[in-house]
Amino acid sequence: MPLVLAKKLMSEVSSATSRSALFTALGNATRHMSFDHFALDYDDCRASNENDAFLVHDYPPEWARVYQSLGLATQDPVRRTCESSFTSFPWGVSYQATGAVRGDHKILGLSREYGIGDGFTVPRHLPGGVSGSCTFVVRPDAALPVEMLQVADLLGGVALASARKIAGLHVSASSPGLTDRQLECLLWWGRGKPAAAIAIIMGISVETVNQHLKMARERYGVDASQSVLACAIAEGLLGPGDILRWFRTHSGHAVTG
Amino acid sequence: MPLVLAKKLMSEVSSATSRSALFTALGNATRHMSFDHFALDYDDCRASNENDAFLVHDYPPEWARVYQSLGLATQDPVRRTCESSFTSFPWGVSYQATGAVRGDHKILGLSREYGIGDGFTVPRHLPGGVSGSCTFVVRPDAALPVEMLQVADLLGGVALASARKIAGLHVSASSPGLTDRQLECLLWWGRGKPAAAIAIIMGISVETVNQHLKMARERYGVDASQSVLACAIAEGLLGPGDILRWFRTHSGHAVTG
DNA sequence: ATTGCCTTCCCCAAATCTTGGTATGTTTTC
DNA sequence: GAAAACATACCAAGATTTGGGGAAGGCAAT
Repeated sequence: MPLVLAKKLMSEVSSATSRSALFTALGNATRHMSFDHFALDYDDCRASNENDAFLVHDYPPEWARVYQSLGLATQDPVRRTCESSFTSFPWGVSYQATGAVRGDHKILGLSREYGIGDGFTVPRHLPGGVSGSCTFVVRPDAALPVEMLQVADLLGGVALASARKIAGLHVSASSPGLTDRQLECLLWWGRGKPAAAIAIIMGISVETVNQHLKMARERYGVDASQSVLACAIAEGLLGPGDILRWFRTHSGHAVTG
Repeated sequence: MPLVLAKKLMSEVSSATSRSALFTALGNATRHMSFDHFALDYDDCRASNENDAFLVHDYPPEWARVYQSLGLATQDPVRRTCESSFTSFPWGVSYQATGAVRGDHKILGLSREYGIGDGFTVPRHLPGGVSGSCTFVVRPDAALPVEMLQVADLLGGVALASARKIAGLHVSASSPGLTDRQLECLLWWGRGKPAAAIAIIMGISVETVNQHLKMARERYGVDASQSVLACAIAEGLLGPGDILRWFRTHSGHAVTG
């Protein structure tokens, strides 16, 4: 494929501003790259409306139906590899990488019956529960177009960025957020410190600590601090490592991660 | 750049099995792509040893020192963009995308004094606190090699995968994990349900719920359930969305995310 | 068949959090 | 300059969690 064509396809995909436009652009790119089908899936747990997750694909309808109705997503080896891979990967490697599990071959065999052969998947994640993947597949009797995989990688990336933009158009950018002190209290609380200890650490009174936690709860409209903690992690206000690492360095206990 | 050279550089980077080999390969690639410096940073909060985070770069030593000693990482606009971008980006766009914040121009100006001009960053994340970035920069008087950016994108991706592999060689793959029931209790508890309510939901007695939570605490060696919750999220046992989404659908409250 | 693990149930005392208020001084913002 | 938001501090009753025990049945693996 000439380089100019690859660039044209990428700009086409990245300039899509609606699901249908993205569908068209991706379908076009898929054919140009000698793939037979594509599937793009985007999921943002932070988004607060019906656009939080979406899926555009041109898989055979029967396969999509079977996949969903059997709940195959939970045992899909490709999906599992997505969870732990920085880079795009041809499906073949996912069986070696994550170790084939019972049931994997069943999915593989089943998909072939529905016209899904080998595939190439581009996974992407963001901190706090945003994730997506863009997959290109060939028919059961065809081989992956090896010379196209790098283009597919780039294209999958921009397609996912595009999807995020499209979904994001409807997402309120405003996060309630927490004040510095609230977050600080929450962090220590998440580390298992009772309010009394937090008060000493932060050099303020116990009541103030409780007040900060109280305000944090009200901010999120929940009535348990543990929920605030989960929300704060989901929104990236706290990194999981802020808590996990602290245990490693400040406790004799295991917390074997 | 000829395509073969690009592939050769990528395979060189991806076959690195030590930090020093990665350093060499990346430096080599950087020069071939007409960049002047590179920096790769990898961070896995779940890893339990000294290899959980690493940084290889060939920035001017003075800049690295200034950056670290002033704690610029927390206010770096590039780093902020990394948190919210699926794709690689030239630094120029990060100021528009995230909105310039006071202090951004200060960092920008300061970096130029130390020989850091414009840059191009490839961000990558995985669920549960694993993240990395690979950056290529040019001197202050040079422009980004636009025709190289796609190669840089691919190369950054494989470099990060390589870094993960190198760090991962020393990471224990074993996670303590929680049993199904423990996880189920923890999930409802994270959603703010008191043990009494969880008992009704799960159809078991309150004592059993408390027992499950107790065992979960012991498993992680911590004495607060909120810490277990944080650990479980960090390890991907629970998705942030499991909690966040539940509030949206099952409470009249806001939880405006 | 024994061992280990998971699940289930029970009790109790102490520590802790949650909810409902009120209040003052500072900083930011309009 | 006034309003809003923030950080700080206090109190008290009631709900909840936590830590310390003990115990039984099912299930898988050695």
